[in-house]
Amino acid sequence: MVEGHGCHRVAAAHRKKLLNLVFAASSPNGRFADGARAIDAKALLDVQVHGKNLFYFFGKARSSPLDFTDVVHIHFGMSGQFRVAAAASEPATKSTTRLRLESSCGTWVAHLSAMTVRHGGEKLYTDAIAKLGPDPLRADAQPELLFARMRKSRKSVGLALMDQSMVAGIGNIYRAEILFKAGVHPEQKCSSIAQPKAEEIWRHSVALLQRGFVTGSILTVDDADAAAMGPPWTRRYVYNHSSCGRCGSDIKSWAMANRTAYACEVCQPLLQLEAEAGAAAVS
DNA sequence: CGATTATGATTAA
DNA sequence: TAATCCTAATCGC
Repeated sequence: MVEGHGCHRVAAAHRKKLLNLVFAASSPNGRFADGARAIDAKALLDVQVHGKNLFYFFGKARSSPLDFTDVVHIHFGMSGQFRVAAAASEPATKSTTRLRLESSCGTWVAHLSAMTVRHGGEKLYTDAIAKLGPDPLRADAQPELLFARMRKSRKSVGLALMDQSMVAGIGNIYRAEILFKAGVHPEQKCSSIAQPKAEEIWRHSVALLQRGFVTGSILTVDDADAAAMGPPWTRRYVYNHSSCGRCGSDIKSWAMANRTAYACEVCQPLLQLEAEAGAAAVS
């Protein structure tokens, strides 16, 4: 659920079932009481996703999505949930259930547990998305923004892909697999990555996240490779592996800013810039 | 069955 | 750096 593809799946499911319905809203555990009161008896007019952030727009029933009056910003964190059930088979709320929605038609109930649940107006939305980089799963994504930020950054590309202000929606598994597919070492400095390689990283991001969106799980191995690999290592190339799914070499794993990074240093050699190599030789 | 870990990120110290 | 908030799978006992 946690990386961007899972958030887009939740949004797609909720759009299909819940859009334009009016809800009774409450906060079973009391931790979203004000927000629930604000959206009570309003209609869900739109759902937008940017990376791992969900935005639910509420307003007057039968009004345009642009005429929303309330926004609920949700970030699941590691293990949040926003589940819809038929009202007849509603599960019990939990101590973590911050929001309960019940459709006025009596058909659906939804329970939300999440790391972040905030209520506000349009500014909540615009401020939040202003801090996020392009989302490979959004049709309006502008990868040029990522490329420009990479050129300017002194960070490694492994840290950059996890930085939601550079690119939104990639998490630790996709970081490992995208960089593997691009043949780029996570410790490679952004500034040492040529434009065509940056574009390749973006293309892999789009393709892999789309595949995750369609299938509902993070599958990154090409069919041809999967046949050669054989079970059980047919889902990913390097993430949580001890040997490379393509060449069999040992996988190196280490911590990058408190998250475990993975790389096959045969398939993803760490390249030194000529300038750096020269400086190293001199010193 | 409790402890640990994980696909996350902000806030406080 | 540590604490915190979400859930579920896994592991050691």
